[in-house]
Parts: sequence; structure tokens; C-alpha cells
Amino acid sequence: MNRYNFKEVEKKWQSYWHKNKLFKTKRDLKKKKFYCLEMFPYPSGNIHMGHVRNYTIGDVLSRYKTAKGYNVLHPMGWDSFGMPAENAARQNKLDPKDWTNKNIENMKSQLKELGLSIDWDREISTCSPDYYKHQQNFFLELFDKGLVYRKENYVNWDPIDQTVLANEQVINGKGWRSGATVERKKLNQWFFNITKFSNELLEDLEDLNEWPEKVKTMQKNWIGKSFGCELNFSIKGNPNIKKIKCFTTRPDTLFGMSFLAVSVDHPISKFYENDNEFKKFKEECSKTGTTEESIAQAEKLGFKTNLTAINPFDDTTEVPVYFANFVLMDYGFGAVFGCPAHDQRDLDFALKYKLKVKPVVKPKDENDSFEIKDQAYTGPGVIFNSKFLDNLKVPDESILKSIEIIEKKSIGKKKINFRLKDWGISRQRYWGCPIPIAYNAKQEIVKVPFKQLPIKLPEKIDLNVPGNPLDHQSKWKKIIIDGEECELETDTLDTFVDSSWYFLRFCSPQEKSKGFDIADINYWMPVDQYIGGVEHAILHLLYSRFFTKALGYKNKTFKISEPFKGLFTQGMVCHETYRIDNEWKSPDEVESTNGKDFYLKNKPEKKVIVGPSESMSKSKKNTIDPAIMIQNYGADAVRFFILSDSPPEKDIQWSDQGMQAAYKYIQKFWNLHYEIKEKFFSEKKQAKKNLDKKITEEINIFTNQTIKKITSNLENFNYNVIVANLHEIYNFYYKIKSNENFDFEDLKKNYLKILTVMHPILPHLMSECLADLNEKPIIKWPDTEKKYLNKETVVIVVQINGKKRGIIDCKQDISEEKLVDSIKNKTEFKKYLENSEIIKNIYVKNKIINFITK
RNA sequence: GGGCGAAUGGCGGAACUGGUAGACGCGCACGACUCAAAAUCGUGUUUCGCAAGAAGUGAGAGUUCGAUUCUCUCUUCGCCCA
Repeated sequence: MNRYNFKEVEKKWQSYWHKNKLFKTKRDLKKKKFYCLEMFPYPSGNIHMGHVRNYTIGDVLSRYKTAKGYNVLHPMGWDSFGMPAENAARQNKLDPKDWTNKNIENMKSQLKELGLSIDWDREISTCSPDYYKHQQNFFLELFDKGLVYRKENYVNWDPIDQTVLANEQVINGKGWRSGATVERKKLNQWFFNITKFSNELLEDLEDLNEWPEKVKTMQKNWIGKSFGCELNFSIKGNPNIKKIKCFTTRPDTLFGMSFLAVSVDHPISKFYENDNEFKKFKEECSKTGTTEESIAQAEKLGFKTNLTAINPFDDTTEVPVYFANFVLMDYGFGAVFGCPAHDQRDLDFALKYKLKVKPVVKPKDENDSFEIKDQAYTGPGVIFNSKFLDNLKVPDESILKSIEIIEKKSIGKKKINFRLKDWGISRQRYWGCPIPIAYNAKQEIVKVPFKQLPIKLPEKIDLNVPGNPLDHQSKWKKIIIDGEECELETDTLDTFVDSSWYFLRFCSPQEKSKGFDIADINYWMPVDQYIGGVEHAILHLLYSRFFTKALGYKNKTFKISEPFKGLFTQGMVCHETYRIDNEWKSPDEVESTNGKDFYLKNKPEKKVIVGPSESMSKSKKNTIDPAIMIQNYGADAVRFFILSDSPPEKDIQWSDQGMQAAYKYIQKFWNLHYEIKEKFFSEKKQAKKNLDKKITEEINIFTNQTIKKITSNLENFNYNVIVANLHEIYNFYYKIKSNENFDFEDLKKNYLKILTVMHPILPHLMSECLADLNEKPIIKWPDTEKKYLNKETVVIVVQINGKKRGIIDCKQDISEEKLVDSIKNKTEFKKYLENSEIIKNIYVKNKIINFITK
């Protein structure tokens, strides 16, 4: 017995792959391409189990497609700009660049230890000027196309740190680091005009039939197309304000209107600037965050003006006009009319300010006394209390008819509105891509010319000064453009921009003069399979789709409209949480003798509270370090386990026993391989003369059916089932090895095919097994032989009145008559059929026969 | 509140277009080897029942010769949006 030394073997094959550049890919128009891409990691320091799962899935697919004869592009890079580097640098007085590059180096070696089939010659890093130079150029290209603009916008402002906070950095209205109450502040910011593509981004989802429905629905909701109309209200009370324009999806509820609500940022607010009460109110509003969710959860507040609005359908009614905290300036026109009976938010507001609640839609089976209490009615029904709209069917008929009337009266028009907002890309941070814009003495916008790109980040700067870091770099800011002295923009780009085109860069990673070579794009794009976490289902994917469309806009050579043809979203890796009092304990700090009660290692008196299994996170300490697992069990075992227990799209529970079982499988298989080789494939051995045809056939059938199963499981991402198939392979060969009465040559032919289909999951072990049999490590996917996919005999289930009563072996495609006869003659079925009359039987060929008796 | 999805042994999970429910693994039990343990190997393992047999895929109905699979109602859980 020779024990399988995974450390040696894995290292050997990894360096073999590396030396022979086995995964290096070139554009080759003669070969069909397959672009397999996993979401590239942020270099935080170490790879985690989520990465292992993500990259293993992609690797299995890449290796399979390669074996299938595709020219596979499987690259890897680093999403290396971002806040953590800046934070780490601030805490430890390091340079973000050094910190990041050190992490990259470490994580790269960890990824290599996993045995991934990556073309490392294509490695890219978004924080490298070689990368962001092109990004700056794309920014200017989009600027020229009119897809970039600057406007004032509200941000979350931390007054102590003098910095802008992302929504997730605002916790209960306070800055996450300083604890200061966050303010709303207006800043000049850069935007990508993503809303220009709202319709395209929505409609093109239809063609993405290799995307999960769930993700498409999420994108659809995010874009939020709504059909309605704009509507002008005549205003009384201030001669300077004649009209207020609203957007509404429910013009059919106009007769139920009882107030008009406008945003505090609405242009009419300038008439109230000197009103102290209003100022106070506006300040109060600024305390609620800028997210839709925080606005939805906040109490509905209003500030009553002296204005009234006239109902355009009934000029005898006037309603009060309020400023309200739940109306956003950047949705619609920053004004809505309130119909409390049919909108919960309006109802909450009306009840608080004692406004009229008049129902105008009633459910079908209600009469005119239908009333609203504390639940708005938003369902279908018919219009009532509405004069000329009465009896119209809600929603379709009533809305269309209302819009028709509005258009006829020239008080508004049909309008499609999107929830999607333009993408704010300005960040007041250091560790990001500088925006290639400068301002001249007149404060005019000046583009930085291509020949002056890249605008590199200044190095070795002090990050502990509050405020926007680049703003303090007075020397760096100075730039001369066309002889004119200018000052550089000090905001950097949102890191989502970096990841919105990296998949294009992978096609031409070394191209110096431009971001990519269009010939490369035309060959490699789109990404055939994109794999990553569902947490990026909305923003990253939407931004990448936008960026792709923006590059193709007004550009006849760039023809890619969707970057990702197939999308797969994998589940998270979970582990139980452990806690003593309120302190989290990591899995390697605790132990258990019975699997139920846990205590601190070597301290049985210290009982540990076991919490539910949750996604692995550093904060809860429920992480397992992949590097240690690879060291203890080997890459193949870790790959095998991470694929085994759950379907890849669902969450997986980390389990020590599962990990050990995977390790045992590797060892067991190697031992079995060794036995098989010794017994059947060593040169001395000859098969016995009295060959058992049945076993030979059985081997061939097993091989072909297994190839078929594994192939279809690979195509459908049923990777956990492939692991089960691998166990079946072991069990089958374990059984076979006790027999000797078959053709050893034939066995070898079958065995080699089996090793080949196992290869994508266990590349090191299989390379070793193949090499051990003097086979070249070139993996070519085996075809199936049809004659072995159908057995000569089949098992037919016998049912009587739909109940299974037994099974019967018979020849393939047996006629119904013969089958019925043979069943009638069998004693085991006689007792069911004797005393009753057979009315009919249902026969499904080669599967089942069902007798219906009376 | 709306949308989407899920629910199968002690556990993770399998079951192609409706056709032998529980593949495969874990765990557990018993046995072999051992002075003993670990490791390894063998046997068993949905429930009830000695057995024959019966019940059984969250609950209830429906379609069907036949439903884990299709339809409806409900319950619970998860995710997203509000």
C-alpha cells in the first residue's frame, strides 16, 4: 500500500501546470471560445471559504469546457481599490498600495494552492495605473458622449471626520467611526447618466435566458418602470406659484384627493426660506437618511403651507398643500397628490393631520357604503364617488380613461417614470481612481488630454488629516493643460466603476495604448458564464450592463450589448456560531465530545452557547480558514467537500465530518486505484479465458451511464450530485475488483474514461492516477457509446390499482401482450388478480404497467 | 404590505419531460481486527409491526390509472423590495 501524499502530489502538478503554461489562452478564431469568469476578489488579506466555493465552481466548469475542446478564457484579477486599504493604512500607518500589494501576493499564492486552472498571465489589478489609465480614458469617452455630468446632490456628511459617508456607514443616523450625527449636505458630484438606458436595461433582461429569474426580477424592480401621467395642479395662495407638477400612477383616484405633498427641496421652498418654522421642519427632515428604506420607515411628517391646490377634475374642491418628508425631489417631480383611501402612506399622513379620507375605488362585491378605516384599499375593483369616472374597472380601464381625459383637458400627459436614478460616481476618498478632470481659473471644466493620462494618485500621503485626502495635496492638484494652469478634481471614482469593465480588460490585459483590442472583444465577449455571490445581483451587474451599453453608444465597432450571457449565483458558506456571555468564539477555540454540548478547549467547565448556523463572518468569528484546511487535507479534498453537501446555488454548512469524509475519499480512491493497477494493469497479468460477458457489459454500461450523468450534472450545475456520482464510481470499482473474469484491456479503456470525467473535480489526484498508468495528462472528454446506454433487460414496475406490487425483469421493448401474460402467470401477482376482473391496464414502455381491476 | 423561492429519514440532500420516494454522504447501531483505543473493514438504518402488511415527501383539497413533481387554499421559513 502506498499512501497518497497530497502535499507532494498537489505541489508537483501545480508546478507542472505552471511550467507548461497549460492554462494560457490565446485568441484562436478556429476554436470555439468559452469565457468563464468568477467575480474577482477584493484583496483583503486572505482568501475565505466564499472564495473557495466561488472559484472551485468556476474551475470545475473551466476544466470541463477545456476537456470538451473549447478555447477557455479563465482569468483572475483584483478589485483592489476601496475603503479597507485606506482604513488599514490609517490604523497601521502603512501605504495603501503596499498593504494592497502584499495582500494580493498572499492571496495569489493561496489561490494557486487550490489548483485553479487560471491564466495568470492575464492577471490585472484595478489599483494599478496600467489599469486605471484606461478607465480614465473611458470616463472621458463617456463625457464626450454626454453620459457624464456634474450636479449638486445630497450626501451623508460626517461633520467630525469631514467626510462623506456611504449609506451603510450611517448607523442609526450616526457616523460609523466618529459617532457624530450625520447631516445632509449638498455637494457637487459627478454622475453617469445610467437612466438614459433605463428602457434598454429593462428590456434586454428578456433575452438573458441563462440568468436566474430571481436576479432578473430584482433588476426589474430596481429599475422600477411605472406607467402613469404627469399632471399640473393650479395653486392658490401665492401669486408667484401658479402651478405644481406631479407624477402619478393612479390618476383614476383623483376624486379621492385630499392633499398635495411636495418635497422640502422643491423649487417652491424658496418662498419659505425665511420662515423659521419651515426651517426647523426642513432640518428635521434632513435627519432622516437618504435611503428609500429609512424614508419609508420614518414617521410621516408634514408642514402645512398657506397654499391650496385645485382638483383638476373638479374645480369646486381645493385641498391643502404640505411639505412632506416622504416625498423625494429626485423621483417624479418632487410632488405627489395624496389619496388616503388608496395609498397606505397617504392614509397614515391623512390620519395624522386629520384630512378627509374619501374612497373612490370599491372591491367588486361592495356597495357604495364601502369605507376605509386604517387600511388603504389598493386592490382591483370599480370606481365610484367619481362622477364621470364612475363604474370604470380598476386598474386598467380606469387609469387609461383618466389619462385620456387629462390629455384632452391639456392639464397633463401620459408618462413613463423610472425608479432608477443616475449613478453618483464621486467619492471623497484617496484609494480610488482619480477623475481625469481639472478646473481652470474660471472654474470651467477642462478634460485632461489622453497624452497626460494616467493621472496617478500621489504616494505616501498623510491620511490622518480629516477631509478629502486629495484636496490637501496642493502640489499634486496643479496641472497644466494646453498651457493653462488648472487644478485637478479631487474626488475619486466609486469602486463599482473599476468592476464595471474588468471583464473587458481580461480580453486584452496587456494592451498598452487602449483599454482593449476590439478584435479580442469580438472573439471573447460576452462572458459565457459569470459566477458570483447573489449580493451583487443588483448594483454590480446593473453597472456592468450599463457600462457595456455606454461603450457601444455612438460607437459602431463595439457591438456587445450585454456583458454576461450566463449568470450563476452561488450560496453562502455557513457555520454555527459560538459564544460565551457576549463574546464570540471561533470554531477552533471550542470542542465537543458528543456533538451537542460545546465547551472551551481544555476547559470543560466553560460551557459555550451554540448559535444558529450563519454566513461565515469575521465579526462573529465563525470562520474556517481555507489555507489551514488545504494544509491539513489538501486542495482536492477541500474542493470535493465544498461541492458536496449542498447544491451550489444554496447555502452550505461547513462540517468537520464532511471535510474528513472528503479527505477519506481521496485516500480511499488512491488505494483502490493502486489495487486495480496491480491486479489488472500490470504487464504480467492476463485475463482468464472463461470471460464473463455479463460483467464486461456491466462495466461498459456503468461507464457510459456515468459519463452521461456527470456530463449532464456539469451542464446543470448539479455539482453536489457529481460528488455522489464519484462515490458511486468508488463503490462500483470496489465491487468489481474482486472479480477477474473480464477483459482487462476493456476494463482499462473504461477506467481511463472514468478518471477523465472525475478530473474537473479532483484535478491533482486524477492527474496522478493517469500519470501512474503512463497516460498523458491531456484531458479529452469521452463520448458515450449508445449501445451501452440501454440495457437489454429492463425493470418494469407492476402496479395494481396504482399501488406498487412488485417488479419484473424482462426484455427491452417487450410487447404489452407478452408482458401481461407473464405477469398473470407469476404467483406473486396472482393473489392480487385472481378474484377480480381486469378492466384495463396502462403500459408505459420499459417503465411501468398498471392494472385497473374491479 | 408586495414580489420571488423553499418545505422530503436523526442531519445534508437525490429523484430526467407525472411512472420503483429516500441515490450518495454524514450520523447512529451491531459485528470483525486489536490487550485496548483510533483508523480500517463488514452488516443494518423512513416510521409502525415479530411478520404478512400498512402509512409516508409541511397541512388540507383537486386533476390523474398513477402526484415529491401539475392546480387551488393554508402554515412556517428564507431572500429581495417597500
